[in-house]
Amino acid sequence: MSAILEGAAQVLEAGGLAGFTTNAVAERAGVSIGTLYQYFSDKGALLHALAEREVRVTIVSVAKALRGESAAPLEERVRAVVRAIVNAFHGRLRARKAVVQAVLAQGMAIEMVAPVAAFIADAESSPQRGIARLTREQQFVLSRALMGAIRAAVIEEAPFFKSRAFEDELVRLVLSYVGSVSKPMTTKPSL
Amino acid sequence: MSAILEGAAQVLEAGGLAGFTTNAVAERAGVSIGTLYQYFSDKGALLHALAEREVRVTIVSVAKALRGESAAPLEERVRAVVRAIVNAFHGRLRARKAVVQAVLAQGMAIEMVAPVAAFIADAESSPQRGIARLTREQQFVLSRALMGAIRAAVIEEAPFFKSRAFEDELVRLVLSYVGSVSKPMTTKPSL
Amino acid sequence: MSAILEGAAQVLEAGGLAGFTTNAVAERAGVSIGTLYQYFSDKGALLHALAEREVRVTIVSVAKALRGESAAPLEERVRAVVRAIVNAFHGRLRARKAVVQAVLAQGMAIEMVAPVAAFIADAESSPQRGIARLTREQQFVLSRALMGAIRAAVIEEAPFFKSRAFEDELVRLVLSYVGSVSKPMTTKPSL
Amino acid sequence: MSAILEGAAQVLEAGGLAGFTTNAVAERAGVSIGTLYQYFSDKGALLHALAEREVRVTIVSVAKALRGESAAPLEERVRAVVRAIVNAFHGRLRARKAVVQAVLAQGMAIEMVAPVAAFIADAESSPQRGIARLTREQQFVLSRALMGAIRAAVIEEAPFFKSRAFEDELVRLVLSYVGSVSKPMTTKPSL
DNA sequence: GATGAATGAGTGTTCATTCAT
DNA sequence: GATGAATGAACACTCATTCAT
Repeated sequence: MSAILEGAAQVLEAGGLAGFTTNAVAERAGVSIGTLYQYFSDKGALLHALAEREVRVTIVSVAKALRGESAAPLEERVRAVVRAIVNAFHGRLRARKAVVQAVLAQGMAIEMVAPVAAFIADAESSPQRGIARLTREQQFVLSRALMGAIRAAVIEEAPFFKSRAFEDELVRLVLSYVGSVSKPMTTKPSL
Repeated sequence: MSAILEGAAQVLEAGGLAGFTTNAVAERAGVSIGTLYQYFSDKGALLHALAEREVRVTIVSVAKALRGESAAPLEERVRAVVRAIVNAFHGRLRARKAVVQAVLAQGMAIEMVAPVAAFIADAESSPQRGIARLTREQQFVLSRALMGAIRAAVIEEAPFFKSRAFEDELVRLVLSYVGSVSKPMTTKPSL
Repeated sequence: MSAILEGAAQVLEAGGLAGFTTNAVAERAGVSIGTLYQYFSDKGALLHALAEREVRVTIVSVAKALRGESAAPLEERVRAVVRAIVNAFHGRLRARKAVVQAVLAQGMAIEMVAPVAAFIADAESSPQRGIARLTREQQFVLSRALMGAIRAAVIEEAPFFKSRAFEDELVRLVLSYVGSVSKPMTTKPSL
Repeated sequence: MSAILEGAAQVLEAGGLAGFTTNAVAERAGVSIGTLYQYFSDKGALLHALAEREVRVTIVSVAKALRGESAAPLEERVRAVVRAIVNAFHGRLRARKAVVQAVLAQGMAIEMVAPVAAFIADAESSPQRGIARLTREQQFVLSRALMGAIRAAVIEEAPFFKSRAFEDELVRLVLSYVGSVSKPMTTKPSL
């Protein structure tokens, strides 16, 4: 089963969504097409499982990063999270890209992106440390903005993806937004 | 030719990416499949042209919004831009969603999203008004973060998509980030 | 289209229902599989059309037989009908058998058999000539009994299928039943 | 083994021929697919055995009906037989229908229908009671006509299947035919 | 330039059957 | 004798694309 998932990841890595056929996956995984269908009811189910696996990796590494910095100041913690996400996307760039695209091409975007986003948003808005709890809209905007910037860098294959400058700006994005929420804006956004 | 594009948009709106077949587009457009291929070498070319058309709409409406507020304070101008983009996505939600997904499913993401993003980033960082010019990374992060949040709202069909609260947060995202760039951060982001 | 139907008949003739695949039919008909699907939405539709064609042949020949004997005494007319049906099944025995089985294997038995049966029952119960109109149940029993006997002879490949003796008994079956309806039974069937 | 047959009957009842897969039967029967193949060499063998079982039920109930009425007048005995057959088909209608279709879809029609038919024909033509022995063709026509009418009622799901009127007509079919054999026809059928 | 019938490679999926445990 | 994971040939069906008219 994990052999099939691994095969799926490799096929995705090699040929993108276009080459992602159940037969190709089975062959790459070294199992018969029948076996593949004994474990995954559907091509969609396979894609779903693959995405879930990738998402889990990200969540786990973010959680680990946070655990290691639980006592650090806000900026340190944000940076740890940002770095964890960026690194999670680092490893198999093409496969990641394909999974992201595949997930989006289906209707499963919500369920897949949501966990990571929720995790981040939640972690950021912990009431401790004087940060105001974020509203639903704020959680949404913050998490999707951060993920959107990273996702774009992956898909557009930005040359500065692993640069410090890029990481800095992601951190700035989060910090400035969170900071703006706790303090009233110069001009009130919703007059 | 524009009849074909309009047909394509309608098919996309009606059946999503799955129902988007060249035959369906030709039928909806009221031309033969042969004629379609006389104007578009490829299914991909059709999709590309469709995406280009949609992007152009967005750019135009953003430009118009800026022109109308050229003398207004920063916040007003940002809000105008945000509102223009959100509205551009508003009209044919399903079609938009499909175009976004389709564009991503291909490798054409960069060329398509880039123009809008560049436009926004550029408009924001105009040296007038005391705002520091944004670095390449800052332009990237800001534009992709904003687009990412809006795109996510479209794809996830967020219920608050057209709400004032959501708009406010998008505005806050941009303003707080831009503000943070001009003033030094509490803790320097790039030590 | 008729080439495809002819191919379908030949495939059915050659390999029975088991060998009746859409690909085999297309190949035998000398068209591509795509073309087949341009004319028949479904494997079932193809089978249905084939059955319809065969049924039409039977109906036409029965009608012709009746027209030729419209002034003859009852027995002559019954014999003409019986002979027409038997002959209709005679031509391509195996194909017929296969069609019959195929039709039965699907749920389309009713629509297919019904026309022939109705035609026979109707012809038999014409009020002229002193024959009482048959009730719904009587029409059903008479037509299905006759068809059942013929069908069985086809499927079981009865050696006497084209014999005069067999024809005689089919005629007897119809005449004795029709005769029994007009005269009260010795012992009343439904006391 | 009988558990498997029972499972097979249930699967057939539930899903018709389409859902009749060896795996489904094994599961329903509560045995592994391997065990099923230890008892039945083939899917065909399973179907064959199932049909045989169903046929046996019919034969047994017909025999029982005849035994109980051995001294009764002809009509009573015919009615008893007809009722026995109709009732045999009554119980598990869908399963019956499927078995009938399945059996026909294979080439096993003869062996399966023959026993019942032979039994009936034989019972009817017993020389006792002044009924002339039926010829081979007459046995064939009478038994297949009766079975054909009942079979059609099952497959076409005739609403009057369990009605007295239908039973009456079946009885009439048999009696009028048998009566016609002993007495010369008005016009000789085989001139 | 327009047409649309024809194409056929390719896809997802099923299911009877095997055999090592 | 029982198991059930694995097999893979086979199938129905789709759809981008071509080209003779």
